[in-house]
Amino acid sequence: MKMSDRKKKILQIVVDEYINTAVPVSSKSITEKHLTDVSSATVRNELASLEELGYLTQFHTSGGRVPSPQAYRFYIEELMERNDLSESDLDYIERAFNDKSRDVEHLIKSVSEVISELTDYTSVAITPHADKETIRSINLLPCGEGTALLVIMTSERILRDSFIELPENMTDDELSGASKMISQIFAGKGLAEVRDAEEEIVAEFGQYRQVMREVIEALKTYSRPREEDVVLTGADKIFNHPEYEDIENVKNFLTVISSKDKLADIIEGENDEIQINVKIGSSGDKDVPDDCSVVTATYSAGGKNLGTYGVIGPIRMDYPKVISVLENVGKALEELASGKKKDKKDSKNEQKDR
Amino acid sequence: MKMSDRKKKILQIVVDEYINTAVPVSSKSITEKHLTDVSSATVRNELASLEELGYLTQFHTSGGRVPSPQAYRFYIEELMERNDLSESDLDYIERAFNDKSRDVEHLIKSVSEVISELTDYTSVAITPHADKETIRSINLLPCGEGTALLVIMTSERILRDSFIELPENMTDDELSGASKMISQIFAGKGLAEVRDAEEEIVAEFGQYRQVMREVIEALKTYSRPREEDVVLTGADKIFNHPEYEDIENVKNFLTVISSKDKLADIIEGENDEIQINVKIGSSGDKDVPDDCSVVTATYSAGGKNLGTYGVIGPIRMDYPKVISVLENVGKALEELASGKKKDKKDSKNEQKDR
DNA sequence: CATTAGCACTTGAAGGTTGAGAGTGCTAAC
DNA sequence: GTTAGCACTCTCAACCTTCAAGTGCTAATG
Repeated sequence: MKMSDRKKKILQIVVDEYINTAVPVSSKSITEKHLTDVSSATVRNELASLEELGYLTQFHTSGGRVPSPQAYRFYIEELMERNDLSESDLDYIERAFNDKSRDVEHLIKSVSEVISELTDYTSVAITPHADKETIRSINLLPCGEGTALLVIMTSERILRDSFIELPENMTDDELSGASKMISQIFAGKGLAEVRDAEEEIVAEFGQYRQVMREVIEALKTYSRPREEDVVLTGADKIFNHPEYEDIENVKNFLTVISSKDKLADIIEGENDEIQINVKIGSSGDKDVPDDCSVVTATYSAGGKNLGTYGVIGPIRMDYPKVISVLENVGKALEELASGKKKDKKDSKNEQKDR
Repeated sequence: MKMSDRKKKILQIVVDEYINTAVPVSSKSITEKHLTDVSSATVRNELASLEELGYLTQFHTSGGRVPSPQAYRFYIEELMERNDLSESDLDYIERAFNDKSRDVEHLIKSVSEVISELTDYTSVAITPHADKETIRSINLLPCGEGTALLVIMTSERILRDSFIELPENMTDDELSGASKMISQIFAGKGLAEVRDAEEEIVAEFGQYRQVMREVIEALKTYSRPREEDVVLTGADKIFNHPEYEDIENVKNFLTVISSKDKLADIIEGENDEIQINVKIGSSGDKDVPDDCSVVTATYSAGGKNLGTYGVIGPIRMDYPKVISVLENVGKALEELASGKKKDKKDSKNEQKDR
C-alpha cells in the first residue's frame, strides 16, 4: 500500500508530538492541535492503517499510539523538518572552540562536552583510528630503570602512551641511536603495515633487534581503540528523559557505557563516507540496547580526520535537534581547522559548504 | 552510659546481619541465629537502649532496626572481625599483577579493576599528586605546525600530556637546544616550586623566554588532578546492591561519578599517613552523597607513592571484605614493587610486613 | 465512497478497604 | 535482670470500585 500524503502528515505529527511530550498520542490530540479540518474518527482510521503498516504501536487499546523504530527511520529519511539552532546555541558553539584544539585528544573532550550540553543527551566521542595513519617519526626517550617512552608522530597526531623495555645496560646514547635508526626505517610507512610485516623488518635489523621487537609489540596495541581514545560526557543527562525513570533502562544504559570497549564498537561504525549516521534500537547486530538510539557523525577538515562524535539516548530522541547540533559543530570545526591553517600557513583548503 | 559487652555484641550482630541481608534486623532473628541463650524480649530492651544511644534507627515501629552511620563507625573501630580472603581471591590478586605495572597510569587501571571485581563495588583510583615530585628532566619533542610535546620525567613517573606552542620559525635544532637548557635548570626542583617561582625564573632566562613561559604554563595544569588521573571501574556494579533499586539513589550516585572533578575531591582526602580511610555518609563536609560510603587506601612501595585507591558504594557496605581486599592488594603491590626492584638492581628495600 | 457522529468496549491509574504478618513496647510475673 | 504475653502499629499485597482516556465499529451523511 502506498502512503498517502495525509498518512505521512499524520505520521509526522505523531512522531513530532511523541518526541516532545513522551506521551502516546491520541487521535483527539491530533485533530485538536494540528489537523483541525478533519474529525478524530478519520484520523483514527488512518492511525489504524499506519499501525497495520508497522509504523505505530499501541501498548494497550486505550493508550494512544507510539512510533515504532521503523517510523523513526522513515521520519528521519523523509518527514523530519530541520530546525535551525537558536542564537544562543550557535553562540555557545562559537565560544567553545577558541584555541583548545591543540591536538585531537583535547579537542575531542571539549567537542563532546559541547554536544552533550546542547543536545541534553549523553555524548560519546572516539579519536580516529590510528591504523590508517602513516608514521612520521619515532622517538624513544629514556626514562630510567631500563625502560623508554615511545612517542610516535603520525601524519595526523602524536601517540605517546607506550612504554618499552630496554635490553640490560643500554646507555642513553645507544638508545638515541636506536631511536633515530628505527625512526628512519619506519618513516612513511603505515602503522598497520609495520605491524603486519613484523618478521621481515625485525630480521633485516641488526644490533637493535630487541628494541625493534618491543616497538612493534607496542604498535600492536593501537590496532584497537584504547580506553583513552573513547570519551564519554554527560552520563547523568539521561535522567532528564522520562524513559530513564525505569531502573531497568538505566541498568541497560549504564552497563553499556561503563565499558569503553563496547562503546567503541557502537560508535565506531561504518560511517566512513556517510556524514551522519543514525542507529535506532537494535537495528544493527551490534550491542546497542534495544531501547537506545545512537547518532554519530565523523568529522574531518582539510583531509584530516577529527574523530567520530555522537550521542546515545532513548529511541524517542529529538533527532532534529541532535542532527542540527552535530551539523553545526561539524561546520564550526571545519572553519576552525581551515581558518587556523590559513592563519599559519596559508592553506589551500577551500571552504566546504553543504 | 557505658556500653556493656552484651550491647556491643548485639550491635555487632545487627551490623553484620544488616550488611549481609540488607533487611532491617529484628530482635527475634537475633535470638534465633546468634544469641540463643536470652529471649527476644531481653534483646528488645537492649535494642531500645542502643537506639537511644544513637546507634540504631527504625523506619517504622514494626520494621526491625538498622544501623546508623555512627554504628558503622563504631563497628569499624571496635567490633568488626577481619575475615581473610578466600584462596581464589588471593589467587586472583596474585595473577592480576604480573608485569603490567610498567608505570603508574597503567598500574592504576588494573588495580582498580581488581578491587572492583573482588569487592563487587565501584572502584575509584587516582594517581599520586604530581605536585610533590621533583623534576628529573624535561624534553621537548617537535611535532610539527609550531608545537612541541612536553615530556616531564619526575622522580616518580612520566608526565606526557602537554603541548606547548613554539615561537614562529623555531627550528628543530633550536628546540632541542632549548629543551636541554630548560631541563638543566629545572632538574632537581619540585614541580610546585617551579610553578610558583615563575617570574624570577623566566626573567633570568634569555633567548628562550617564550618557550620557557609556555613550559611553566603547562606545568600549572598539574596542580590539580586531571581527568586522565582519575580512573573509575565497575560503575554498573552498584546494581548488584539493593539500595540501588531506587532510582533516586542511582541518580545521586551517577551524578557524582560522572564528574571526575568531584571524584578526585572525594577520594583525594587527608589520607596521607593513614593507611585506610573510611568516610561514611556525609561525615565530612565533602560532596559525598549522604547515602554513600567511601573507603580508600593510599599505597606506596619503596618510598614511591603508587596512588590512592578505593571503593564507593552504599553505606551498608561490606567493610570487612572491602578492607581485606584493600589490604591484600596493598601487600601484593608492595611485594611486586620491591620484588621487581630486587630482580633488577638488588634494591635495599626490606620486605615490609604488618 | 470517504467522512463523520455516536456509542460500546477496553484498559490503566487512583483510591479505598481489608486481612495477614512482622515487630515492637509495655506490663506483670518470675 | 529476665521473660512471657499481649495489645498496638505499621507495611504490604490483594482486591474492588470508579474514572477518564482512547479506541473500534456501525450506521448515517454528503
